Amino acid sequence: MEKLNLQIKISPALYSKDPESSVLGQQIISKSIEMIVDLGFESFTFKKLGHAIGSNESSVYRYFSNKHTLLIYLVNWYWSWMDYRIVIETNNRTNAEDKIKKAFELLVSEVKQDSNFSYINEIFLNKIIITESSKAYHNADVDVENEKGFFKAYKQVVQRVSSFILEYNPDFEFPHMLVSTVIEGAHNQRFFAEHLPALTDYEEGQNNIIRFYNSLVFKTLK
Amino acid sequence: MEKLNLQIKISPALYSKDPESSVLGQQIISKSIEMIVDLGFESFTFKKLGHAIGSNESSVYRYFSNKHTLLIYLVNWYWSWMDYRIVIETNNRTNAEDKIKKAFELLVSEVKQDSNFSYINEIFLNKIIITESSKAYHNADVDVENEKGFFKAYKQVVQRVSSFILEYNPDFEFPHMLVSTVIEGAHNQRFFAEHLPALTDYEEGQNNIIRFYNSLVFKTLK
DNA sequence: ACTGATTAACAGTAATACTATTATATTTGC
DNA sequence: GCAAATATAATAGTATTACTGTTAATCAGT
Repeated sequence: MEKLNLQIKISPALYSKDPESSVLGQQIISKSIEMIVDLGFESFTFKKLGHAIGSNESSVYRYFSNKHTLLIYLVNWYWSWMDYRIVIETNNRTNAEDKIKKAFELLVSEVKQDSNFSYINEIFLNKIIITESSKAYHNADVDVENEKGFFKAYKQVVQRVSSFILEYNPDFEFPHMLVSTVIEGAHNQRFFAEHLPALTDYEEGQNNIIRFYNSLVFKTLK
Repeated sequence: MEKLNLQIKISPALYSKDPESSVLGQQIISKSIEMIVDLGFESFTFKKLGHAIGSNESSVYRYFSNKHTLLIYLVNWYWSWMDYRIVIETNNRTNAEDKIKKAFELLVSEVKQDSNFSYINEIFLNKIIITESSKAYHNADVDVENEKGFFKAYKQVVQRVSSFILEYNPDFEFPHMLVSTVIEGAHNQRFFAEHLPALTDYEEGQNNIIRFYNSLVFKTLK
């Protein structure tokens, strides 16, 4: 299939200089994704990143004011991308149950590479979401950052899927809770499967995570 | 009611010197709980803690080798305490549904002070669990720390409630997923209610979180 | 009063998360 | 094609953190 001419738009509040606007900026994004997966967010530094792309710490600072903002940039990119995928997969469906199924399939399944966005590795980005994204909001500045719109993309996904749920069952009282529970839950289960298996029931090749949440969603909505 | 003579036992792997064994150690625990709630885990340091209890940074280091281990100590204390409460509340019940209800009530509700453990503020500790506990395992050393038993208490709670679930419905395939989804989910909802309300459906005084998870659990188990 | 253990005070180190300055490229506007 | 503007690289420097190590003072038990 032909590549689409698409670009995920990220709020300028999240960067000092737009990383899409230069090769260096794009390298910052793609290398930081790799390095955060490899090292973990805590051990990742702008100094190491600058060095890894044959550039300088101070040059990275011209794009992002600190590594926390870079993380939020990546998280926003991921959720904007996810939202776009939910939209194209549900757009022509009229049946609310199908829309919900499709949306949760995208949210709960393992992520595959999307060739439309060349310098971003969505598989790695999904790992970052699973392991590091809670650090984006579990911090002392959440409220201020929320006001600045730092979590808008995530909220938009939750809102969109919640609206499918209300289409399906207009009397359901807790659509947002259900959506956020499933999204965060599925990420947790993937993390537990790899690191704390006693907390989950994952089995290779059994699709347990998808089966569990699919059944949970529709039983809850009945 | 008379206070019970109880002490939560914490694995010695989690401290260098047992904080229960001295007044200073107890001050370290109770003040650190306060300060982590106040400052957030990132801004909390042993230097500030030492100063706040009229003692010294290096004295704190004699009890805990770093602030991450102290967090794990607190998280373990919390889950051991929760496990003990689940046991006393379910012990004499024979009906599995009742046990599940009771256990989830304890896990999902807001926490109240327990006068049996004098120098630990369980209400604050619950706030730490909600906001900071995912940092205990979302880090590069999870696997090593898991091997050392750092997450044992949490796993034990999940295991205990999972066993109630299997009593109630022996054919249910995903008890651990259900339990960990509800525990983490409920904590998330409380955090969202306070900081990111668009992600939840919390309403003051409506018990929505408890009602949602209660209904989710029993519908899922049917 | 003496011994041993505990704690306080202080100094010091390596790393981090930046800021600031200057020098050198590269781009662009005319 | 050249000057001006802009982007990047290199370097230095600062405050803070997360420790380690040493010594001195205090306290508890015999």
